Amino acid sequence: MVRAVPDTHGEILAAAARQFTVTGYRGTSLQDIAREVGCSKATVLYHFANKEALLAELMAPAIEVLRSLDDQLNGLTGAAAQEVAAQGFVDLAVRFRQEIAVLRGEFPELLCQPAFAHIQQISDRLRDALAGHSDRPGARIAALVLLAGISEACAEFVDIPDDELRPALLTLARRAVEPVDAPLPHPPTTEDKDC
Amino acid sequence: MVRAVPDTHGEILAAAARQFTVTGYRGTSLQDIAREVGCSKATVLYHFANKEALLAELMAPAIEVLRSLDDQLNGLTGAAAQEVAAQGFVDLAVRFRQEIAVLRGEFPELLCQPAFAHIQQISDRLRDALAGHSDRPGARIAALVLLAGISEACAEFVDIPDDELRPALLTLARRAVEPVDAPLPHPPTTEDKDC
DNA sequence: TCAGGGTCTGACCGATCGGTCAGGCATGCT
DNA sequence: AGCATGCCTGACCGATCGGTCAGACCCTGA
Repeated sequence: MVRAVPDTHGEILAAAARQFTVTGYRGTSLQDIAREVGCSKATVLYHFANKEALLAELMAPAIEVLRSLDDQLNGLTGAAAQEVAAQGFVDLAVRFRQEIAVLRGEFPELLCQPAFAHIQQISDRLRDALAGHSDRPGARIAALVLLAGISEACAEFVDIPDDELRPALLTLARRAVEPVDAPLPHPPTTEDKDC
Repeated sequence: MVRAVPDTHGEILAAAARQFTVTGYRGTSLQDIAREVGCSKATVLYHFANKEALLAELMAPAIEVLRSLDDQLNGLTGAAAQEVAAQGFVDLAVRFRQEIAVLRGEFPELLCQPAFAHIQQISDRLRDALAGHSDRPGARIAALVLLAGISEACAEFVDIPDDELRPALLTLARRAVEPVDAPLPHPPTTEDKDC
């Protein structure tokens, strides 16, 4: 195990991920992160422009995958959209469990930051697809319950291996989602809310 | 509409509830609450010992109902426990939407406060009942997804009337929960986690 | 040998946080 | 009139926050 290059950048990133998971973004100070890494707070701010940039770099891979799922969903309707949305989101959630745990709870405030400007709309479209683009309250409610619940489950069940968690969630999603009979084209609704 | 007594206490409570819902407990300062009420920060701290006491009084009714549901669940097993848990929690979640929205996200940290010491164990038992006291990962996962998802849905769909939200959630819960075939007695497992 | 760039740090900044405290100001009882 | 009580406030406190900055340290290439 050669440790030629210290890779402080990566260590800060990893420490921040751990701390954010436990105490949340707001609840974790740059001092806390520096202490865990074993460097000064100034060093953290040398490697990252500010606290928000740290979070953005931490979430970047997950957001990229979410964005590609959104592309995949574009144009699909009805049951096909439901299946792709369910499968895609379960995969994503299981894979990026830690990132989801980081965002957990501070979602509403964090979404207001410019780095996460788009993911509210993406998750709205994802929810819409999972509801089969239906306007029925039952379908919309089921879709939200599923997305939120799956996120929470992935953040909480850190001890369950991916291969066990993924099929369980997918089965649940397929059972819980309201089936759509006739696939009718429907523009995705993006309900913006003031931030 | 006579306004003989100003009832500052109640106004502070109501303002705090609104602010906590939007910006979270941590994200809301006593100054923010005082500003909305139209009094000084010192007045807020005259009516409430500290910020935590304000939150505790805000959550008290919801916690009381949760506790009584826990009593109701005590001794029930199998499908009976599942049905009572589902119905009881949906009722509770719909009724105390705002309180749930307040807690949303800051759950893990807030549970460490003495005022909320017991509700982690209660929610563990509730989840266990909803899973039909089964050890199967699928059942445990489904129960968690449901509890977390229902909470989130209630916090988010503030515009949907109770009478519409409640049956939709209950139908979803019954469809999503894993049916238990043979009701077997099983002691509730309380998995404590370090805070 | 020296210059320069990358890395890191302690000291410091203004802002804001939750909370304390002495005192002002009504009201009502004696 | 005098006094006690309840309600409220401005001024202030120590702690902590995210962020800045000048300079120390080390390595490397000329």
